[in-house]
Amino acid sequence: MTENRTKAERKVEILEAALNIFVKKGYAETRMDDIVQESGLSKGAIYWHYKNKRELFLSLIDHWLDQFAPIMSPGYHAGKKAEVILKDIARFTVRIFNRNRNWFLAEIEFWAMASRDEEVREKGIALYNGIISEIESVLRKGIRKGEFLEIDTRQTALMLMNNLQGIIWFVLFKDETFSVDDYIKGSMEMMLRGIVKS
Amino acid sequence: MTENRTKAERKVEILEAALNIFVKKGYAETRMDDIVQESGLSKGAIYWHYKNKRELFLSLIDHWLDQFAPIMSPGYHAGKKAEVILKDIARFTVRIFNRNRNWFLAEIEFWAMASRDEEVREKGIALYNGIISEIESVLRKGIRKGEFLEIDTRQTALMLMNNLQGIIWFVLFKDETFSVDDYIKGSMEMMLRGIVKS
DNA sequence: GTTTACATACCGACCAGTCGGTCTGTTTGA
DNA sequence: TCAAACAGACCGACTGGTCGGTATGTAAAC
Repeated sequence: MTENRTKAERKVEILEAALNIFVKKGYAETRMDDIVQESGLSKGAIYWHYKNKRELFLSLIDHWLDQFAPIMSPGYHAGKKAEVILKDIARFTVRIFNRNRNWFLAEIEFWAMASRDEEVREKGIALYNGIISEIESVLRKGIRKGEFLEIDTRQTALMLMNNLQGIIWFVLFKDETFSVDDYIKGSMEMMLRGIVKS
Repeated sequence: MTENRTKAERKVEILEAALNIFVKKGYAETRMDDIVQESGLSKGAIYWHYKNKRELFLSLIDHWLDQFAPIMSPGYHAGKKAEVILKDIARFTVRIFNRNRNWFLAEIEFWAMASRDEEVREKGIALYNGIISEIESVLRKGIRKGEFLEIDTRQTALMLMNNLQGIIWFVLFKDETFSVDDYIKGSMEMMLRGIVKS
């Protein structure tokens, strides 16, 4: 056990140990004893801070979603052209990816859980709607300013978000025929060609 | 137990029972006894036809991948314009989706497994490369015929495939703000605007 | 009479969660 | 000021149910 910590710090410590195991093994294959080992604590300590395995992982998801919050902050992109903002969001996503590939691996597991667990799915929908509506508002701005064609904003937002999600395939398949940066840059440009007025 | 069947039929019967449970519960939460019940057979029968749980699910994946084979048959689209072929592939995917939403749910679980299981991942890569190279050959045809811009074919193929994969989100989130057909049609048109020479 | 295709009862490894206990502060009151 | 009383944080051996897999039986098919 590592020194004195506040309750909150200790809980995060456990979450981070759990995340390390979780991305490698997935929920079902993760043993509470694995987390015990990884954290350097004990069974009792883990169960002192979290009611059970499920609750620990729900907390883990929240902790993890928090990290994605910045992308959704409105005002963050104030004053820029809509096209530039979209490219910024893409760049931001790639940066998160490069810094923390593990999270993208965990994401697959997360969606798999979401397909079966109501509470997890709700968290997923919240994330999804947040990103979609953020992108939509950028699209609407672009249309208003005459930058963009009169496209269906929700449909287009979904398409753009989905393209960013596609980064997952790179992790899964270790595709090295080209870099993620290049892919995102290239595909964004291609899509924007269908969105921006020529 | 249902009548006399050939060995092959019985094996498929078991696979289909397994699939039904699998899409609802995922691999880890699926009990062999669930499959016993669903199939109306017995433990002995299941283990007579399949060595163990893992082998059953590897077979299930193969069975499932077979259904996607048609999309990858070259020559299937002979004589058409490249743009039309791409739209055909999209339509074909949507049709599969409408006929069998379960498969798309299972797909998420499949990718989650692929991220941890070497053998599953290899099957995934085979599927991925098959679709990608099929789409790529259509793109090359389009470029050759002067229909398309001089785009990076692999990058573009990945983008198009990924967009079709995006159908998964509709299943996951029960998004009914618009139909899958409309989404695929709309997004394909937008992307093609960035690919086709104007 | 031997193989195929099952059915049924059973085994035992495994693991989430429990619980009696400890150790280190912190508060109180004489 | 010191010791009694308590509380929060943590330890780890243990258990009880669960579930993949197996052993054994058996009826039809060949």
